[in-house]
Amino acid sequence: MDDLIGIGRFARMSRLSIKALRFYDEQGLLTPAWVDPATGYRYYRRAQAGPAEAIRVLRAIDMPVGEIRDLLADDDPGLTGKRLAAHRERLRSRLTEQERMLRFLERLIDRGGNIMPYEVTVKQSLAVPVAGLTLHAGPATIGAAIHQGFGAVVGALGAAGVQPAGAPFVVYHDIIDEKSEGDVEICIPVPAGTTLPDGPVRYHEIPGGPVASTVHRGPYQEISPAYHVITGWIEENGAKSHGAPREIYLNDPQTVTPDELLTEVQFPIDRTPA
Amino acid sequence: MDDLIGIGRFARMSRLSIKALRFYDEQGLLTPAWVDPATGYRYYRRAQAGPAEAIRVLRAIDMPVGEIRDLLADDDPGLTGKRLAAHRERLRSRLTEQERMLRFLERLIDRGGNIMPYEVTVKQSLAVPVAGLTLHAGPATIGAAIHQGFGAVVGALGAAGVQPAGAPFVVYHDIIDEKSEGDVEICIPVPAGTTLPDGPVRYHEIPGGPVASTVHRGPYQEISPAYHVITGWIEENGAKSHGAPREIYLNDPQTVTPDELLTEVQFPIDRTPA
DNA sequence: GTTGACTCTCCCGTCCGGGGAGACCTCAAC
DNA sequence: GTTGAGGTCTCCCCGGACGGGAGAGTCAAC
Repeated sequence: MDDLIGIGRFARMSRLSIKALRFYDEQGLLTPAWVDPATGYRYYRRAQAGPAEAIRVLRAIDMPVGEIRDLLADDDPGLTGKRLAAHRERLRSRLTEQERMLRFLERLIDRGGNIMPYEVTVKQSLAVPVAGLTLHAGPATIGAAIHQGFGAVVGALGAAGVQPAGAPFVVYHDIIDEKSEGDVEICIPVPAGTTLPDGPVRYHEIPGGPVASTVHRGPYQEISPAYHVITGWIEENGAKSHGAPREIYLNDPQTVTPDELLTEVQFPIDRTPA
Repeated sequence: MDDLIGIGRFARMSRLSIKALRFYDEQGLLTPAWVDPATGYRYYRRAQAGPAEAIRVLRAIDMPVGEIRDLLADDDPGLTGKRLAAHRERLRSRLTEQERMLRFLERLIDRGGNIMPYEVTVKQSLAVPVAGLTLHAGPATIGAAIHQGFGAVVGALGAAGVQPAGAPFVVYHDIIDEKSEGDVEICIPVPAGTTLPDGPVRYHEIPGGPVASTVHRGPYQEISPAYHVITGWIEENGAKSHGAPREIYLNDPQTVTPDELLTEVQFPIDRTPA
């Protein structure tokens, strides 16, 4: 059983680099069968080709070295399965990340590489009577909350026999970001003087006035640059924010792909800059 | 225009970390509008929020910092488009890599985490008469070459009115790996004494003898561990390789998913070990 | 003047090795 | 015994894009 193999030959056999073998030795992942105490030369056995191949395979699927060590150390198959499953979850989430990035980049290329294609304009918004529903939501729940909220408002309008009188929108009474929740109001314009039955959906009037506005094209999740462009514009132009911002949904996610969604973002301001 | 902003506030505005801003400064990617020469304090302008957001977006899709610098430096839109397209290709290849790894891991989990599920057996293979076609191929072309090769052999058999007499296989006369090409012979067993018309597909007999054998289950691209297990087994058992290895295709890629493909790998050996 | 928040530079760590320097070793040929 | 070729050792630096922290200096409000 003295089939000792120098590191170079073993590297060729296992298709691992010498550097990698030394590193795995240092990490306690694949220790040479014998190390000459005088020279420090590492010698491996043929029987170590199996573990070496396992390491190669697991590294090829990008499992961290420390986890490979743990996985090889205990030979409980159940535990092994758990570790592999954990790694699968990691790979899956990385895969969806990659997909998200690629989709985003493709949209970016579609619009000519224009990273922030936002033009800010000022307009006078008119006061608008709406059927409104106020909800409380955090960043994780906001999407579903708005969706359900519109369902509720549409339902209330239907029950009252009222026709919508304009594009639906949402008023953000609080800043909702990664770390804070707040109130949003789901609004659908209705004819002035409409009466609604008692309930959470209530008739009132959203005040008008000057607003800074821009239009975002694309999925809702990527709207945040639009907000930043507007707030930056407001600061640069010496205006002051003057009330809750709103998002007006210019087309319908049911009939249009996410890439084509148009959303107008409006910030009420105190005056019209020169 | 002295709207100078300290790094902390600018970091919150742009949602970039202070560390990142300092790094981008150092890399020439986003230089502060003014740096106090006495204290070294960095001060930014509101107008820099735009470039900062662009950087944030491009980093979010994992574009390298150096390329973002280049991309922001020249403002030729055509060049920008090219850079983005190049990055798209990178993201795409990473995506397919991730997919490959995930698929591989899922198959690995399916077979119970058994990384090298190969059992090597020794058997006496019988001499087999075949219709054979020899091709020359490299690692990149081997898959397509074998596929077309089988098409050619099947065609020749059909034209000659001969029925296949066993599972098709391939003999590897040379080692084909990342850096070397070689000859492979595409074989379909036929009844002894078959005569074939002149052409590249020729009748002859593959010799029998003792072989070390194992069965690979899964896509052809992942067969290499099977080879390593066999060659390792041969060395460990003191046998000697004695002729060209063969791959026998036990089922049909047309009727079975890649996960279920069964391929027997046989290495002729000189003698049957004890 | 004091305090507390802010900012600076510098260094180390991440993860998995690759590249190279300079010294040492092994094996075979002569 | 000697020589030479090639194999191997340890040690150090490098990448990418920052994060963490130390120790020192600064700013703004009271």
